[in-house]
Amino acid sequence: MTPLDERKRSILKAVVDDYIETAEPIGSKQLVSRHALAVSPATVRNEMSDLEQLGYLEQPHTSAGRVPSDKGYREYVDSLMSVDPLSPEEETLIRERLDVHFDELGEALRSASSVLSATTGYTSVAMTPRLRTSQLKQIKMLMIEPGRAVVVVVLAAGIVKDRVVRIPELLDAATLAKVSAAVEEGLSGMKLEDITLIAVTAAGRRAKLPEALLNQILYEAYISIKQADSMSVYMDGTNRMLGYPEFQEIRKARGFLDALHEEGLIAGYLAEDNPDGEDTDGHRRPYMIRIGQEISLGGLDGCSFVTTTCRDAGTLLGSIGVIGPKRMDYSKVVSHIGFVRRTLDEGMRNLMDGNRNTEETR
Amino acid sequence: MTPLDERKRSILKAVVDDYIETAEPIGSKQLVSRHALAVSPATVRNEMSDLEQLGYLEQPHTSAGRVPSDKGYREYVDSLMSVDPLSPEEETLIRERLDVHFDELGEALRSASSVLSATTGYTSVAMTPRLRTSQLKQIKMLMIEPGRAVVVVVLAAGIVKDRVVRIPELLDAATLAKVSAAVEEGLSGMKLEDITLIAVTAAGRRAKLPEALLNQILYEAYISIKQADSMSVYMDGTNRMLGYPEFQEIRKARGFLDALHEEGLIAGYLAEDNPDGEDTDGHRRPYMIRIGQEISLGGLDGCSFVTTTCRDAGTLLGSIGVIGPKRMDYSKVVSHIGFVRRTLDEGMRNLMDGNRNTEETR
DNA sequence: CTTTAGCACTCCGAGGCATTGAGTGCTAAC
DNA sequence: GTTAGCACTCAATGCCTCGGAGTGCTAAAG
Repeated sequence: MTPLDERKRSILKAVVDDYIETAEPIGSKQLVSRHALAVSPATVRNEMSDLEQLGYLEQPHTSAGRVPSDKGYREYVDSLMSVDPLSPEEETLIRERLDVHFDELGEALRSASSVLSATTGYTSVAMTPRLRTSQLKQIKMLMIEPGRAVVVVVLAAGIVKDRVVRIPELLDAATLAKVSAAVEEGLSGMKLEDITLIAVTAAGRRAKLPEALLNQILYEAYISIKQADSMSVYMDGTNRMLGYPEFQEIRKARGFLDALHEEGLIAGYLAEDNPDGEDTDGHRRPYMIRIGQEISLGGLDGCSFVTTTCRDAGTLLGSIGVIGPKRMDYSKVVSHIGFVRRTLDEGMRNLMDGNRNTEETR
Repeated sequence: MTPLDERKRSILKAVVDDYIETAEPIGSKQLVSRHALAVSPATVRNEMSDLEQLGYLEQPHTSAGRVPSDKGYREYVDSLMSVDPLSPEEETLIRERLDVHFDELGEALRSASSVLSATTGYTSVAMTPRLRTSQLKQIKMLMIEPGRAVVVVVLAAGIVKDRVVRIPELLDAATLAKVSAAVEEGLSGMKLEDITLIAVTAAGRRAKLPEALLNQILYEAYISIKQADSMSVYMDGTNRMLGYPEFQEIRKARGFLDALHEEGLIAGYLAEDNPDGEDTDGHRRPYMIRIGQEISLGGLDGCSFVTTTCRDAGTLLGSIGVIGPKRMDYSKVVSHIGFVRRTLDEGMRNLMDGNRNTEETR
């Protein structure tokens, strides 16, 4: 476990860089000429052979070039690659396409995902967080017609969800409003995770209605509140992936797309993003990178997954990520996802601040 | 343009049937043996040659079997295929998976799409209609926090849409409620297409507030109403298609998937479904089939598209469709889509009836 | 006049084979 | 420690052959 010497490091970096670009196994001769190295192919061969021994490179078959192993990529992203900041043009381009939809969390994340996918050329995902610890701010039940109502739940985080429900036919609008007000008064300010059916019932009972009528409404209110806690996943650029050589075989492509649509899989990975930006191997940075085997499941095994989270003063507001072939341009992805995250953070901070003070950051 | 004689018809049907099953060009000898025909291969060859002359079949190359042309498929769906009703088991299966979500139009259509895709094995789409002629029933503006509000729009068709908007910071909840009530009172009952910004402003002015404050709110209200008229498209089973031989080449697969995601393309086709079930060639049935060239655009040219619409007493409530290779099992698709449509219609009728009478069709 | 058997012809696709080229590991010289 | 030289490996490519499934045509049979 001695660290790699400088020359091995630079050769490994060169191999990964080239492989990222060409997707072809890299040979010693080619490497020397492309990078104008000061050593001969034979030397490079020896070094590459060492790197293979150490587990950083692999050979598809004897007498082919070398390809980075998962460990090789890991070393690359952890200590070899250079992450350049975006150019001002790129920054303004992204900002323009992003700051349209800052009024609603879901919209903001959706467009973040779309921008990320477009600018990196890979598949991108975004997810609203679970909001267990967020406070309920308002709950309104509006009559649509006899027997049906819409329940609107507003959370402190500024999230709004609605849901159409059945209610007893003989309930009129005024009564419903009274129940709605009672529930809101009783629950407003509570954390979602603390709201139980009992709490809802207790709050609603103040409206002084026959139990029979009440129960159904309160139950629906309860469900609506619980449902506001559900997360949504957005995805973009899924079929951009079909353009990359690693997905030329339809089987691979199918496996990848199926995995993406698999219920909860992506959400699971996004949710696991460590709050402290602690990486699997103990490194510490504002994003998390999973490579190949590290996302072991199903069709994603030829892929890597870069994720990060948006926060406002500690509370999680959303997760975004980019999925690409293991051979993705990590440097580009990291800089782009970082910038999108910061822009999003900023936009949301303004949004959230809007609550307390009037007109400031503008 | 003389109609095909009986033998030609049955041979054409046999060819299409076989090709649907095998995806391989059909030869004369094979056809005879598989269908135990009473004539010799040579006769079949002559007939097939005629059918090719007439444009119903084509040859990928000399000395290969025949493949149906678009015209051949057209004849097949128009007058050759037999559509068998679903078995009771299939019916109950579909019913079970369908009738969970009848409270909300979007949910119903989404699950219809999912069921259709699962049972047919092809890609399925569904779309909520444009609602220009639907009446506005309610519009409520609820304060979330200073500077932000949620607008909830309820249409007579039972559709609910919400939207988060910015409002002037110094507006308080009570005032907003007043404006909201004024707007609702002024516009309720109007058709969406008749609601103009002028109408909204006129309605809102009754709230007697300073113009400056009012204008922004009313504009947002107007936008929210207009937006309620937007349609949503649901899709399911898109990558099921990658399993079929016609999409083994990644280029085709990519083309197909890109076409599906192309903004408005599918929506356009779904919207074109003729209200009277009048088919392109004047036939009359409760569904519409487009074959190959008939959906000329982009990546869909190897595909067929079967669509139908759900209605309640004449008003359009949604469109559903199945997209598959031209070589799809039309009979199966037609029977499935028909049953789903009827089930959906029924569910919605109950939903709509819920408005007027109390508890009946159950 | 229709059907069919027979036959020559076409063409795709699979398998075999040699060739090429990029790459490797090893050894010996620098 | 580095590098030139060399023998070796292996995938990819092109070429050839061959078999099979299919066709169209012609002539005989029904």
